[in-house]
Amino acid sequence: MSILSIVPGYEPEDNPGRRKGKGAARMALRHAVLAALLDEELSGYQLAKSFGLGVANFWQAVPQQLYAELPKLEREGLVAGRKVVQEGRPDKRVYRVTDLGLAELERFAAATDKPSVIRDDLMVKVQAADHVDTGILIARLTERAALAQARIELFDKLLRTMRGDATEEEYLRHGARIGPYLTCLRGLAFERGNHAWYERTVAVLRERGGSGGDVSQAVP
Amino acid sequence: MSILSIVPGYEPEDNPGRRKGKGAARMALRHAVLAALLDEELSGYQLAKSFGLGVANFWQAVPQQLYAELPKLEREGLVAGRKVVQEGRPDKRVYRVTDLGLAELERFAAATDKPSVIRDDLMVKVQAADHVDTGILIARLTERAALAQARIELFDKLLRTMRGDATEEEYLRHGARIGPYLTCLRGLAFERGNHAWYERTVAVLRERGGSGGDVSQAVP
DNA sequence: GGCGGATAGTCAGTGAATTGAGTAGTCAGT
DNA sequence: ACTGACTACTCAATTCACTGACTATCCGCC
Repeated sequence: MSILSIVPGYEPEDNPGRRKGKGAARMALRHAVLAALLDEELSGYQLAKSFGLGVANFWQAVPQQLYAELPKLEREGLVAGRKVVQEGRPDKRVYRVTDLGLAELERFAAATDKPSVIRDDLMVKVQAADHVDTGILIARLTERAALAQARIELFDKLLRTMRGDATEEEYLRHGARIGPYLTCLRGLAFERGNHAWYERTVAVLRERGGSGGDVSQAVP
Repeated sequence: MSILSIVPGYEPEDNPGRRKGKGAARMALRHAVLAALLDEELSGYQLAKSFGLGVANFWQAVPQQLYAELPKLEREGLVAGRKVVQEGRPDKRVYRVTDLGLAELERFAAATDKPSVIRDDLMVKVQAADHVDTGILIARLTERAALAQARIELFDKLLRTMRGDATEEEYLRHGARIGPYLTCLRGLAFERGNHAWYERTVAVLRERGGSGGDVSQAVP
């Protein structure tokens, strides 16, 4: 049993404030879409492209999901679509959030939500570090470190763009649209945490040497 | 367009190393289960309860998923089940990872995986901070900060339990089972990051005062 | 004058995640 | 004798997330 005993165990998530009625439960993507459309009127295509900054360092979706979600939101009156005839390229349909959509966001914000967790294949791999090849893990971790570095730079650039000339403190105090700025800050810190952990983990695995694998035969 | 232009945009994820054949794509839970069973022989029930420490600060599942997954893994020969007759309580079936399961984990570890992202309702809410009630956001953030604090303490306790008398450096160099220790470290750092961000965000929102909402009428 | 690439979007399908409800035995209280 | 809590698991249903394959127009390139 050992460690197993100090952990609180599975609890049926008895959130009293949540509607646990019929269908509805987390209904997630829709709110991310609403949040993304708050500051700009966008088409599905534009949304898909931009769904990696505004909202999407913490919520990702492929275009098809968005194309499916937008008409659904429109039917419910949460967004309003408008056809834009273009020349030189296909027509498009742009959407903006309606008052009803804003109210829905407000309602959504009021609900207490379950805490977020990291969900990551690489963590599963590291969890098994004592049983799988160390070299492979180091390779994966190194890949990720590079990726994290790239994302750090991207976030940094985004933040500088958003705040313009102002310092961070100034912007947070007086700037417009702090929402995106704040979430971007979280994204940046997250990636910094990732990067640091990747490097540390690589260092630890390296120091232990032995290209690893089965720990039961580790005595030569 | 403004910010939209500096972001790299949607790329079709052209990972050349990934099998993009028929069904398989991420097939995630199975590997988490395998990793969780590496160090202990557990029943579905025990796994469900412990699936919040070993593996599960980065992978979560409800009991039903595990009960569904275990026989599936057994049919494929990746785990071996064994009936344990108990007195005073119902019989149970405990599972351990087979050599084939270990090989599967190894294969899994070799595949490059897509980077993890935070996926969190609360981030969506903060993204909309300029348009929804600030008081509500502060309430949610405060809840989360408390929760993060609790998790920080839990991780801390887990880490101390795992390393016993040794210091962290010693344990990372010479200890057995660093896998769980390393992932736990990531979990701890993540929660610390969360906590810091929650507090900072609350502070920012407080300082801006105005119980928020529509920014277009923000000039009194 | 055909090819690649961008814009703009649709359709069909699978497996994974989540929810809800139920079964069945043991034990501690009141 | 009944309630509730814990162990141990099962079944059914729904909803999400994601993948892959497709249509169509226009532009620039060589």
